[in-house]
Amino acid sequence: MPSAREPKTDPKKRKRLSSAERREEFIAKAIEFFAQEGFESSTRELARRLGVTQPLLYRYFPSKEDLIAEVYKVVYVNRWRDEWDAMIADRSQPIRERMTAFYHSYTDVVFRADWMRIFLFSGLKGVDINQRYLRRVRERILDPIVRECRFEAGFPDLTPSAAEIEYAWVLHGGIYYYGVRRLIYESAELDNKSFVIESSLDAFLMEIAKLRGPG
Amino acid sequence: MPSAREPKTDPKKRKRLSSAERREEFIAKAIEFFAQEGFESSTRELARRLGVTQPLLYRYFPSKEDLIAEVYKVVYVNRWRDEWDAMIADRSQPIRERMTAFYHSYTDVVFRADWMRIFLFSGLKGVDINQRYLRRVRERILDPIVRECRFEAGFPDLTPSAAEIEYAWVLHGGIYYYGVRRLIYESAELDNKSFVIESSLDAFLMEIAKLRGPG
DNA sequence: ATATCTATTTATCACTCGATAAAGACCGGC
DNA sequence: GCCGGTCTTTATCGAGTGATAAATAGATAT
Repeated sequence: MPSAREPKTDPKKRKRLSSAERREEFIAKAIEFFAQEGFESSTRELARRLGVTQPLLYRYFPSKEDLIAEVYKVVYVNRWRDEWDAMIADRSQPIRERMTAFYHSYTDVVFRADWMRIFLFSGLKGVDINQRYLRRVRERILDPIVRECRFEAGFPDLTPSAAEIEYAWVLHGGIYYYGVRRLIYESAELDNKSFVIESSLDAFLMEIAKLRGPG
Repeated sequence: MPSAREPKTDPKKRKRLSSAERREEFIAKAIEFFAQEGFESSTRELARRLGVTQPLLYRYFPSKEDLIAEVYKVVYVNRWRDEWDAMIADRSQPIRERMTAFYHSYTDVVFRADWMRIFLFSGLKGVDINQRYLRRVRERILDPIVRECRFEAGFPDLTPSAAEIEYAWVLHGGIYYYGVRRLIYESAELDNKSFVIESSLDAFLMEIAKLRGPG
């Protein structure tokens, strides 16, 4: 079927590509499926939605567990954008602008039903991938943000304090929870991501400035 | 067994109580069990942990679904504290004090692994109980809080705006997400609930004051 | 002590699950 | 045309699922 659709190329490559594409098709559908139904749902139902029989899945993945591992990998690893580092570190812009731009980009990625539901499902299953992900958020987002705030405030020591990191987590959590309310519980008051980002940022920057002011 | 432990009472009452107690024992263990393992886990494993056989569960609950409904009821309905209304409404105290006290009490209830995990599990299963719960939070917590803030600021009209409610959600979400990080992902930096509550409140009150200031 | 009623267990059904093996279908090269 | 290899399906296994009916144990009342 795919060879009929596609223009002719090197036979070997075409075949391999077709196989790889089918595999990717399976993974893509698995993401959608498991995000909707949870990881305890059956491979038979997934196969049904793919329009293939269930044993075919085992031609591409040794076990259901391996398929799920692929799902994690694509959602968590492949959707992470390396340019976020640069966005936060770009000192030609004030930190507020950088954070605004970053959180718009970040929420474009994570404010998606499949991302959020898979994150929640895997977190409840106790998969270590969640803790690894949060560590990554801490190290590559929150930590740099606090350091840039310190830099902009003229501090010689950029090392974040535990309190500053906790402020950053409250900021991050407030924004994230807005996504949860919208995409999981469908109960957000405002359909306005920008408003939430801007006001959360306001609050964070005020808090973190106050931390320095009186002390 | 229970009759041996207990002092003698009216036989009929004792018997009924014993039966009711066993039922409650089942529900209590079911909360713990489903919170840990998810609602897709088997009734056989639950029975094993209770030290009884699996068909006995069906003497007390017509189906697994009914047992789960009982779990929801106990966790969501029975743990809600009616005194929260009065805590928020008590105008003999400044709103900041009231909110601090309320959020300490509220997090005492919801910052528990069983509560959080069952909330997340049921939310992912699309059970309407989550949306009902969030509506209740909105109506009996956030709405009153914003109204009290308006009252304290001397506003004649206490009706909350959508923006104010969204601020309140960000506050609530930031605090809640701290609980999630601690109890679900076990990755909170500070083991200090008070700090998170106080600083989140600071941020919220500053934001909501700013909303009135320039406008 | 025995009959009665309830709590509990044993045995089992029909179904679904993940996974495997074997048979069939399809496509390229010759 | 046929042949060899890959993709896909059919058939099936063993284990586990929610649920039910019948058998048993254990207490209560007389």
